[in-house]
Amino acid sequence: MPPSAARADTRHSPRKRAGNGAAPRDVGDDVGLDALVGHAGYAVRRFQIWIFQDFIKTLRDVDIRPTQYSVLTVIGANPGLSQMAVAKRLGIERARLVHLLDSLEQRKLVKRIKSKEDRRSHALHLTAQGETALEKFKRLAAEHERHVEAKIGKENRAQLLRILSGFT
Amino acid sequence: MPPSAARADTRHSPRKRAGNGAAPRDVGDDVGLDALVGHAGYAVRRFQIWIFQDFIKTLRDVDIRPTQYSVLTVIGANPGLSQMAVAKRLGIERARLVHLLDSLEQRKLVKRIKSKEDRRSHALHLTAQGETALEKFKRLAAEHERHVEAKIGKENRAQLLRILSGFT
DNA sequence: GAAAGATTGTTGTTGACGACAACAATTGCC
DNA sequence: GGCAATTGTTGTCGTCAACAACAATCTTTC
Repeated sequence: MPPSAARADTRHSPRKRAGNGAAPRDVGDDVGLDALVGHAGYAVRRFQIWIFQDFIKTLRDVDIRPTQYSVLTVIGANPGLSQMAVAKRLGIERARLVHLLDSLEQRKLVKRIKSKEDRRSHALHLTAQGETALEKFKRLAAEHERHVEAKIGKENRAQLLRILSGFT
Repeated sequence: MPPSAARADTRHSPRKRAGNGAAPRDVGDDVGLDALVGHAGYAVRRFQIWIFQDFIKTLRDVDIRPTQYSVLTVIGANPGLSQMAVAKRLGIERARLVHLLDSLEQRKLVKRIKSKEDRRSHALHLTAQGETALEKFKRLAAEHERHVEAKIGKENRAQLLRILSGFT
């Protein structure tokens, strides 16, 4: 990752060394991003890649990825939710949630209980093992969050959460 | 997307209606996120999904996705770059860039020129058609950026760019 | 109460994407 | 001159979003 490479380059005309066209220039890191700086999407994408990689690395021992963590957290806080409700709340495809739950159920962290009221749906619950495991996951996730603070600054992280609070 | 659903829920104990376990609760949208609020990664992920969807929608007529736009922009601003240099600068796999360039070259937007100096590498350039097309792409991308401003606020967007400037 | 329509979980496909591994051609190093 | 490294390419694997189709089950409507 290029944490602090050359930025602030908004020229529209090609740069030095444009010449004819048979000379590949890549020595050094003075490659301008042009219009890319100033695009929120680009910065957010790069940041998201970094943040996910750190999350995965920090929770490597317990083998939990961000999406799995979000599913477990929501079920833990709202026992009895249906799959559709979880999918809608987290903004993931219900088709994808099926596989996620298959995996989590195999690992004895979650159980699907057939509902008596609506026999189409399943009521989702954490197992006892899942409860204690989630506690550990949360501690590790908090550690990851401290990495984020160290990376962008405590105050900036708080500000970022405030700005994006409408998307959660 | 749940733009302004119930937030600020940091309880650790299960919520109302926990009961035994055969009742699926998903009526209404009072599903708490628990520890998920307070995780920058979750908010950033949701925001990134929104922002990419808007970008794709805004540039639908010209059929350009964010990654393609970033590649074209960097080549346009740095003619003659090698594939390796572009990949490194944008943080994408060089293997993936191959397919991206295949597509862009088929559409006559980019051309690979065999380098005389280093016969392993290609010097990347925009075609004349690619230059004019990129102009249009940039106008549409600017329109997308205004959507972002409308969504999170002009000042917040600027602040966000400032916070994440280290990742570009 | 029965038919028509909607919802839930499931399976499958498609395509974008990141991560790796292997390979031939070429370059740089010693 | 020979060996390691680099560049572009091809391929595989797993994650992920977006759809489409389906059976079982509600819900609505007549």
